[in-house]
Amino acid sequence: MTRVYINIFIYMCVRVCVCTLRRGGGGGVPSCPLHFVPMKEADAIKLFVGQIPRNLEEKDLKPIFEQFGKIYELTVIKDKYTGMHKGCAFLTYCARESALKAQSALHEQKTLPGMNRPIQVKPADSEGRGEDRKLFVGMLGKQQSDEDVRRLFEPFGSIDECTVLRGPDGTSKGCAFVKFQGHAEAQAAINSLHGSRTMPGASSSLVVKFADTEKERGLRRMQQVASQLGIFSPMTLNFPAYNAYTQALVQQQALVAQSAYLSPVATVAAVQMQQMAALNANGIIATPITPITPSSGTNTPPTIAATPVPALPPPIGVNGYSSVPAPSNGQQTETLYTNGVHPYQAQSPAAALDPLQQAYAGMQHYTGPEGCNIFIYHLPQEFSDSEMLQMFLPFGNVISAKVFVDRATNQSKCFGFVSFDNPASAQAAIQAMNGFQIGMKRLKVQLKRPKDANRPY
DNA sequence: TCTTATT
Repeated sequence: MTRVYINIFIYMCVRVCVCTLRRGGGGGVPSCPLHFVPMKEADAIKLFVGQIPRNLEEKDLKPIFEQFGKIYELTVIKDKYTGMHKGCAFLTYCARESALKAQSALHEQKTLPGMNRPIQVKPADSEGRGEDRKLFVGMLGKQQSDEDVRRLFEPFGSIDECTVLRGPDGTSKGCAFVKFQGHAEAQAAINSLHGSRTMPGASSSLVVKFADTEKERGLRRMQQVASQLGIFSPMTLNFPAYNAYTQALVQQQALVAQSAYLSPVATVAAVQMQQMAALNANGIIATPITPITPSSGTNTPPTIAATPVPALPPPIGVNGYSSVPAPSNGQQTETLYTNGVHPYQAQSPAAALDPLQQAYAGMQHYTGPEGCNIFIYHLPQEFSDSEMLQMFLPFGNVISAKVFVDRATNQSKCFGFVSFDNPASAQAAIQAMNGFQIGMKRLKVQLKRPKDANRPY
């Protein structure tokens, strides 16, 4: 009996040991003395590691960092909902000294294969104070280098980081980030430098202010997504129907993570809009949402008509649409966060779609079973199939989205039809979108009349 | 004129 207990005890010790070491990045620790559990020093530093190729996991990264000391924990950062590798990681060494060594040896010092920028190794945001010591500097001359900027700010205190922002071609964007060691130093720089002079080639005087907070940056990105989706106008956000739409997006987002049917773009958009809703509710949104003009401005016009349409979906089964294939979107997922913009998004609203959905949208109006088709009236004049499709994607699998167009003028008639693969999605869409305000109009969204319905006249 | 990411 006693022997049994001893065995259990030993077994549990082994389990504890294994689990603890796993924190070091998915196992791979060769020896595991029973009594040894990795500990970190009380003053250990958690490091943020950036510019990691997305195909590298903990086990691949471990060798790079192990040379500076024993690793306590190494975690690749992944998206909460999609599990997608975010191209960065957290790294904690057992010893503070190892972290300092790794930072000075690696930070900005080498570039991992496939990356355009050097690896980043620095204390994680959670370690230090917030961003109250980081300045945004605008209206710099295009010729000014990191060093020029540093010289300008040096008199006000010790500078941790100083970077001129550059485009892909290396030309300066005329602005920079300068991080001081303390808030007071940063404030002093603002007081002395903001508006104090005009740099050669700049259109107005020097701007020196605290950089956007994390929240402000998130907002900026969400506004971009919202405008790329082409469904928001400045008025929309203040209208109650917005909440209904957001609600649907939030619900959808949970499904989306598993269904793999919607495009990654839709997934991300749903998540971001949830966050936007939260910010909105907290009264954080101060700047107006950028007005959108889908299919116009600098965007390439929708390209659906020009897109080769792959084979039609399988024939309709007795219960409606059967076995619609899931899109293969692995590659898109990998590149989704590149520059924060999906490559499709960067081109045009229409191109933001999953290829399968593009194909569907390019098809002839494809009517689903009764109860699955909705009629939409009072669409904005500039909405085409793709904008309407994007608007209804959050409610389910869209089989078809067709805006009716005047043959003579090629202008939208401001109404269209969307078909889902099930009646519940259609109902959800009606629920959320009927009365939804876009610009000065409100959508009318209802079930499509069955084809054989009797009309009184 | 607000980066390339911060569980």
